[in-house]
Amino acid sequence: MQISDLSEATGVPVPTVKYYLRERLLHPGVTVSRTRARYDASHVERLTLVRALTEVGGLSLAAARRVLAAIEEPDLSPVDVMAVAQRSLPGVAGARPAAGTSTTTGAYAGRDHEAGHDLAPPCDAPGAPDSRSRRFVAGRGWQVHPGDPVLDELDAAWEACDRAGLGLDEERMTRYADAVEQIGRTDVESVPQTSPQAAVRHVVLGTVLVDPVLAALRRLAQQHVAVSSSASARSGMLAP
Amino acid sequence: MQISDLSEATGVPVPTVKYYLRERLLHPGVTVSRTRARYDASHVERLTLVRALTEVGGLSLAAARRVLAAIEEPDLSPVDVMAVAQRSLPGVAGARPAAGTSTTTGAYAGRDHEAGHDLAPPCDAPGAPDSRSRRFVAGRGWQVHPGDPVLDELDAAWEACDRAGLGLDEERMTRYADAVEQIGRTDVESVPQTSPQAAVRHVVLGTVLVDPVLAALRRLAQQHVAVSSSASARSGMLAP
DNA sequence: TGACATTGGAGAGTATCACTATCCAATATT
DNA sequence: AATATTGGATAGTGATACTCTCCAATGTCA
Repeated sequence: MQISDLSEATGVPVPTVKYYLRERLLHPGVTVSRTRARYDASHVERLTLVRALTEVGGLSLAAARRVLAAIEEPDLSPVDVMAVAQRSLPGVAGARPAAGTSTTTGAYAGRDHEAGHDLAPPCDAPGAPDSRSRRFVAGRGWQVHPGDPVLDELDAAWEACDRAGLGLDEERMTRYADAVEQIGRTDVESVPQTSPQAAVRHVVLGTVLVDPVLAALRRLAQQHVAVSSSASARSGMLAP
Repeated sequence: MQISDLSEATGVPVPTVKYYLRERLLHPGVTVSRTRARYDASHVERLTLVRALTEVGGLSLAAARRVLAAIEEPDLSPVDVMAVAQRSLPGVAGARPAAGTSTTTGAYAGRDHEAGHDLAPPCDAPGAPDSRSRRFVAGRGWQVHPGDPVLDELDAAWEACDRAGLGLDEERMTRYADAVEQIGRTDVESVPQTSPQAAVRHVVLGTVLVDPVLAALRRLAQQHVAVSSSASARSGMLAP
């Protein structure tokens, strides 16, 4: 299989494949002569994964490279790999990529942590020991690492909802958390027990790739609920 | 309140505020002299919203502009605004706008600025009349518009999970959908009944800003579930 | 054998995005 | 009067993700 076949098999243009090779997002093929290299199924798989991560998961190429490196590193313990992967993943809002189904050309950078100005500066001590999110998860009995950056992201996202006047109070958060706990249970149950590597791969990719599935489901569920409730309430909400 | 106060109140640098004014992401202040314009609380609010949309929601400035235009357009019926907003929203992955309306980049003022809203979308191509996602939602009895692009995004995201070998089968999807339906119910219940405009604003912003909250909750829930289940199963999963 | 296409490798070029920087003359402030 | 700030404008920056062009070596087919 040469580069043109690889390109055709994945739908990725040849120059882009070359670019990915240059950028080490794709491992080199076996050089068979000075102008020929052979690629195989592993390249198809990797290329597909890169595109899934960037187009569906919304990762930047840099973030995708880190994720791939993390799940393919054989010398780390699962705990280490998870730590690396967690750090490799962009923030929860980091997704932002191509939309369309046909013109899928979007791309964008995951927003890692830029040192940009914060919004309204509500106290931001490095390593806030306590915060609304921390209290919330503690109140539910969730056992999470208090230093986990996801908690800070949750704080920021929650704050943003407040400032937008969305009325996201504790009660609503509790209802969300109940539902999300089900999702988390399903997530964890679906992790393969075959090997630590397989488990890590599954969790990391599941984090990135299933989020869009859930987001889409949410929009559809909103539509369904709105339509079925407006059947009795006669309001024109949510017709696309 | 002048531009420096606005900047200080929001944490957005003055040159960036100027940029947003140029790009009509922020409505101009009241010109009080040739070198002075007055801004008020509405500017603070708008600026905060723009930053929330871009930093938390992960939208591009172009997408944020469309969203803001949609929720602030007073001449459209709620149904129209919802339709516009749905199309303005990026894909489920927090997608960037693919193409089509991005001709706005000019540093040359006014060229297309006065042309106002790009609120006239071309009709959707029919696309796939049937797909796994369509069958899935139909099978659950969800009433959604069959031409909704979110269905295509769900197809793409689901496909990507398959190709990554995540084993996202119908059963798991059903479990996700059950949980997400709860979320959708909570979403719809929280929509204010005061005015159609307020409702539209709430739904649109809720779609963009609550997704990150849910994504963060999901990661925390995974952690919690993994930790509490590994308490008995002694596997080293998910320790950050 | 020869015409023609493809390949790997490399570098340069392009488009978009989201800012920054610099300049100006007209005002405010002190 | 001295200094600072403002609105308005143009131009420049850095990051990202490609895309293009070139090359000689090498395949492939007639």
